[in-house]
Amino acid sequence: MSATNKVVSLLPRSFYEHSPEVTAKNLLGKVLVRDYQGQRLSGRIVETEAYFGLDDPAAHASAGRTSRNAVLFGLPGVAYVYFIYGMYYCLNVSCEPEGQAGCVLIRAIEPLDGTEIMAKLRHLPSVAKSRLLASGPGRLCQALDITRSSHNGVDVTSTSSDLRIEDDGYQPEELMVTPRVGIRHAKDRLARFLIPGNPYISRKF
DNA sequence: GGAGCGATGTCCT
DNA sequence: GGACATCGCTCCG
Repeated sequence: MSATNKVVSLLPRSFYEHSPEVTAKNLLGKVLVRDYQGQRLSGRIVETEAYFGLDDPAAHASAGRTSRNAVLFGLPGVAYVYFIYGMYYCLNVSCEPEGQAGCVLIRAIEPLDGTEIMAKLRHLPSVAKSRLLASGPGRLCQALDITRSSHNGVDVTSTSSDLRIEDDGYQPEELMVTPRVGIRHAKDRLARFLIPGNPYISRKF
């Protein structure tokens, strides 16, 4: 009976029914969980980006619905995973009500559970340089073995999914907003959110 | 420690 | 055929 027991809960679908900006902010500090071969891999979300719909030229949904981006137009709280630069994957979570195409890109996590396995999946010699484990959208997908074929369309609000997002009660003291990283269009839009000072964000600002 | 650049597959025009 | 929400390696200081 410890008074320090944390109450951990799965975030419900209603958490994702808001705008990409609100959802991206609210996801900071939450815990991304991956069940991998009976092991729990997890990390705290420390950096996100908001992507919008038809009015956002940087978004995959900007040209309308295609087979690739169909998940974005569906239920909120569903993983959208795409393949980029011939070798990496990026993980997003759809938000806004069904029919609207907003999403949040998860750009970096602070590793919590299963760091040895993450290092193996990342082909790193050890967990020593922990910032290399999952600080960056391509890295975190590799560290958690997330691919388009295995996780695009997975419901992250379901207890039966092997990819979920939990709330362990942690609240970041401070948030920061900056322009998004690595895009050509709409470079000035302030839609990248991070926990300032956290060493696991993908780049400085 | 930072700028430059090549690797590499899928999607859309 | 070109773009691409990246990463890690070189080369230079």
